[in-house]
Amino acid sequence: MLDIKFIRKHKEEIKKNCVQRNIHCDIDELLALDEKRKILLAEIENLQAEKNKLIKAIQNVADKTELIARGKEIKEKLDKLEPEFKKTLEKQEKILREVPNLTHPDSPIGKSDKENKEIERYGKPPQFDFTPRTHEEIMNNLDLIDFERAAKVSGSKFYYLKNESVLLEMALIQFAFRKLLEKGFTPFTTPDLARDKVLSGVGFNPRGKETQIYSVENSDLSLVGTAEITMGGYHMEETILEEKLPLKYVAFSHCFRTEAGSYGRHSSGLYRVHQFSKVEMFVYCAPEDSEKIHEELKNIEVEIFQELGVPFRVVDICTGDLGGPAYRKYDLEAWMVSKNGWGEITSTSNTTDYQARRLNIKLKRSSGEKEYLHTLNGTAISIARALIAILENYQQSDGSVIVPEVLREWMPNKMEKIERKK
RNA sequence: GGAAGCGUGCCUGAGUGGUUGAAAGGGCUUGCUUGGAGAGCAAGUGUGUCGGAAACGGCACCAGAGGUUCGAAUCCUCUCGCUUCCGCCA
Repeated sequence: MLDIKFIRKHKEEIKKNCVQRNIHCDIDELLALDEKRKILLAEIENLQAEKNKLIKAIQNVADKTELIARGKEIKEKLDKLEPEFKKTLEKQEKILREVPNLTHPDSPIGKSDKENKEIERYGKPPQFDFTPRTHEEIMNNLDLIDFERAAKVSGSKFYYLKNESVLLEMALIQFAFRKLLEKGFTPFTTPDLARDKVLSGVGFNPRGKETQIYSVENSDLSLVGTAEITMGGYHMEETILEEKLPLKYVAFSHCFRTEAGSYGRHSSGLYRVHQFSKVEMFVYCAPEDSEKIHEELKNIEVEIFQELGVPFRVVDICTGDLGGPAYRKYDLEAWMVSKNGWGEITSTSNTTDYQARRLNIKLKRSSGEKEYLHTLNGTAISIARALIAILENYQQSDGSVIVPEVLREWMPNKMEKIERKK
C-alpha cells in the first residue's frame, strides 16, 4: 500500500506507473473519496469537540435538561455522519490497496513476461547425445513420483514424492539452510496457515475471485502460498530498533496454490502444482539498505544454483509483470528440457515500504524518529522447481541421474547416482 | 473441545460511569551534584490523524469491533490473545 499523502502530491506519476504496470485503478476516484473523507472527518471532529465541552459543562450545572437535550442532538448528528465516514473510508481503502508499488527506475518497461530482461547467465544448456527425458518421464522411470495415487487421494496436481526424490528434497533443504546460516540468516519453520488479515497485509487477496489461495471454511485462516506471508506477518504491528536491522530470516514452509485460472498455462509434471515445499529468505531492513540487500538476495540465489550446477539465467522483471507489492523483482530461470527453454526457479522482490505500511511495521532511529521499514523476500530453493532443474540437467543416457555433488553429503551413503530399481 | 480468570503507557501496577491521556513506582533523557561512578535533587518522557511555515491547537486511542448513555478504561455483546483446571492427542 502506498501513502495516500504521497499519492495526493504525485498524482500524475502514480497514474503513469499504474499504466506501465498494467494495473487498472481509478486514482481520480481515490482522491475524490479522500477529499470527501477529510471533510466528513472535520465535521465529525468539530461535533466531538463540542460534545467534549458539553460533557465538562454539564457537571457544573444544576438543571441539566437543556444540555442533555443538546447532547442528544449532537449524538444524532454523529450517528448519521459516522457511518458515512466509515463507508467512504472503506471505499477509499479498497482502491488504495489496488494501487501498485512504485517502480525502480531501472526496471524494464514492458507489458508481459516476454519483455523481462536477461541480465546474467550461468552455465550452458546441456547438449545431450540422446533424446533427453522430461522430469516426469525420468521420475516415472525411476519410481520417484506418484501422481496417480495423489490424484485419487487429493486430486490432480498433487503428488507423492517417493524414494530418492524424497531424499533429494531433504538434502536440498539442508543445503539451503546451511548456506543461509553461514550468511547470518536466522532459521525458521513457520505455520502453514495464516489469518486473512496477514495474507492481505503481505499483498495477497485470500478470498477474491481470482485468488491463488486456499481458504479454510468457517474461519479466517488460509493455507499459505509462501512463507513470505508468515515471515512478513512475523513482525506486524511492531516497531524495531534501527540497530537491530537488518533482520535476515530463512524459513521452511509448505506452499499451497489453487492455480485457479492457470489453465491457459498448462504444464505437466511438477512445474505447476497445488503444493510444494520451499526455503524462503525474508529480510526487514532500513529503507536506505533495501536496494543493496536486494542485490545480495539475488546473489545468494545465484550462488546456490551455481553450486547445484544447473544452467540458469537471471531476469529483471518488467513493469507489466511485477505484481502489486514489488518495487523491483529478479527471477532465476533454469534451463528445463520439459519447457524446451527457461523456467522460473526463484524470485526475489524488494517491496520497499509497501508491505510494511499495510502490516504496520516501523523502525525507530537512534534519534527517536520512526518510519516504515523495508521488506524483501527471495526464494532460496523451491523444491519442486529445483527437482525439475536437477533431474532434467543431470540425466544420463541410461536413464539414471547423477546427484549434484553438493547434495551428496546429505544423501545416504553419499549417493552419487539415482538408478532404476531392480 | 469444556470451565474459570485476565488483557491499562517502555515495564510493574492503580483506577468499576463524569475535571483520567490516565495515580504510584521502576526505567529512560536532560540538568544540578561528584576527581569519577553511584546515591540524591529537578525537569522531561506515547502513538496516530487533521489544521499550521512554526509555535501550537483540535480529534482519536486503556487488546480489537460493535452497543447502552448527554458522558465509557470503567456497563453490555461479539472477536482475538494469555493464564489455570478438566478432556483429548502427535
